Amino acid sequence: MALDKLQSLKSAISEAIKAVYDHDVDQTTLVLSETKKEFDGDYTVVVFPFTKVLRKKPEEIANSLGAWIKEHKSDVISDFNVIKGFLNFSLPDNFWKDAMAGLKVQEDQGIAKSGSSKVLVEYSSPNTNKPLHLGHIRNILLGWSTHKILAAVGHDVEKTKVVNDRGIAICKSMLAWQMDEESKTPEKSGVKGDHLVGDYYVAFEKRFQAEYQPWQQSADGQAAYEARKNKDQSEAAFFKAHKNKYFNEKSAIGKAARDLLISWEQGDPKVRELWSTMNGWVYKGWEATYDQLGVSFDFKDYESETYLLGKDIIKEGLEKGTFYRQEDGSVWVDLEDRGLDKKILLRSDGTSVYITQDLGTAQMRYKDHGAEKMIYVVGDEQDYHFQVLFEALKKLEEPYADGLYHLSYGMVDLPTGKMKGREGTIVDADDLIAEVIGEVRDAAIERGELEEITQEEREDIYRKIGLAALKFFILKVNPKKRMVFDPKESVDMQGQTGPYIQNAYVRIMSMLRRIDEDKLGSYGAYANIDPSEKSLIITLMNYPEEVAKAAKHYDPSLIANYTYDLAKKFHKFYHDVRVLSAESAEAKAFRLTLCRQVADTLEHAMDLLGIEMPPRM
RNA sequence: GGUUCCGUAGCUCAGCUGGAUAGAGCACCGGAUUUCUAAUCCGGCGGUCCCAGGUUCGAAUCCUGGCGGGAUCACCA
Repeated sequence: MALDKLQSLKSAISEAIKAVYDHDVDQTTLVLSETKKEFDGDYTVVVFPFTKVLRKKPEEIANSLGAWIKEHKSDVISDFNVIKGFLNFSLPDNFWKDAMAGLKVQEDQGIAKSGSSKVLVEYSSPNTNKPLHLGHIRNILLGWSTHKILAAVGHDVEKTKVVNDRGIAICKSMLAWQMDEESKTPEKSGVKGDHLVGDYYVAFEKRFQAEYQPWQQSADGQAAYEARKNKDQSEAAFFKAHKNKYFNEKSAIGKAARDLLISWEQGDPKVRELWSTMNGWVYKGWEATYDQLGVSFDFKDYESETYLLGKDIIKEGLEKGTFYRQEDGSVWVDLEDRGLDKKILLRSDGTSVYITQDLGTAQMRYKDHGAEKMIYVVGDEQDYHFQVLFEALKKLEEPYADGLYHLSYGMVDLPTGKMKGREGTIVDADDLIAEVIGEVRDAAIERGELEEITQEEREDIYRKIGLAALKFFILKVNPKKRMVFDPKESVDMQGQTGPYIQNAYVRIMSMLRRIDEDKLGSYGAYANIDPSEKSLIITLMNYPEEVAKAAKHYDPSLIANYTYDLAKKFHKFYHDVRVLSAESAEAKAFRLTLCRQVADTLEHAMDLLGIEMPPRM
């Protein structure tokens, strides 16, 4: 196979070094890279590193090695040239034909099965008081793609999410619903369930502000402002920061919401019923969004069921002496030896904090699901939380502690800045998806294409193209980076976009539909392989390595950028050479075989991103 | 202030296990087809790779120190 072929070039180089200079080199340290297109040749080895040990000039080394290999290993290289310390090799036609044959027989596109662990990917863990927005989309796409990539390298992967279905937030929506005379339901109102509950959450905030704003001007409010610690703080900033305190201590509506939470915790049947009804609306709404995005989960944990977890692990930690109890009864872990702080794990009244249930959930996932590795797809504002969580589990010497990874990603900004609820700039997930598909539909109608197929088939293609545009736009950016999302650009279909890649695939499918792939014949006699063909083969050979890298770094953007590179090279090839009307039967067979491989690899890679390929467009 | 992430063309981003003249897309200008699907291709324009030191034959890439921006540092989640 292809790798062996490059291996033979590496061997030839090390043999040459031995023969000419009587020096042994470790072949694994030899790095062959694709020759830059401004220069002649296919692969390049940099000889600078040898100058020290061989004590010769780089040009001299390169020339003697090249000459030796050309003389003694004429089957491995067809020619070479030297520019400064760069030794460029041209490889013979047979190399390319063998390499392509090697690609074709490989299953799973030749991706090495490097992993075999049971891996859990947790992604999309939203609160039930709001519909999903653009930020969630980044999370969802990253989580889905990461799970696909890890599965591709052999891991046994399960997807999960934690549903934050309890707490004060949902109680706010519930209270607003109770206060609303209409008592809307998704059925009655025609509003999607998650949006309806979100609307009630907003309604609550409005009612709260209607109470809070006047209070700020009252004697009591002004007294609180006068008593502020930081005298530089403006009135607006003070009251913004004071909001939670007011909510908890003075607000009537705040008390009503908190009472609802207490009733919930006590298991009040009426409250529980409303709670589960409204959450049900949200779940149904979300499901529709997940379906649109083509993602799913193997199982879900509900915070209402897991929030009491973690007490056992705290107990273990106390017994082992890893954690300690303060006089007031609260439990802490000291991570100062690991560059972090002391962190509370259990309140003095014995109730959980956020991290308590995360400790418990991790342990549960290990015990109940056998998870050896757990990937948490969560925004980078929680970097510190996960550092603490992981270090605490390491300190406890939990067996899965080394397999924990926080796939941290940056916030999505708009060209105008941050998304802000109050300013109404939050990009809703459902709206965005519909908009992107609508744009594709409009563009297609304008072009007057796809008129020969059914309405249903057309809609399916619009959906695939629209989602490809959206998903690719988000996934091509390195997750760690905060990214700017321009809604206009996200529906672009030209250039570095999902549709550009789909177009390469569609072009190939269009050709393959016209021929019988089983009757292609041999390309054994094909000679004078075109540079555009070579560059495609090289790129295809790199695919398994690229997937391995993406898996290692948990980074789908590497795959996205790879697909673009491959598609770009294909479009160039398509332009430079004729395929169906090639100059010879061998050339035609060779090119069609190559096209098939490109299509398969593109489809496979895009699938890793959660992007579907349309048969035509 | 401590910690951490980011800083590459007007804009959005690649490249970062050190290698040749730093690449794409968008935008702008100009060309190619009377199609194996132009959702394509080719050319032009556009850069103190945030700054300063250091390591090296060689630094966008590694190290140190700055500067700028984000996040975080709750008995909130």
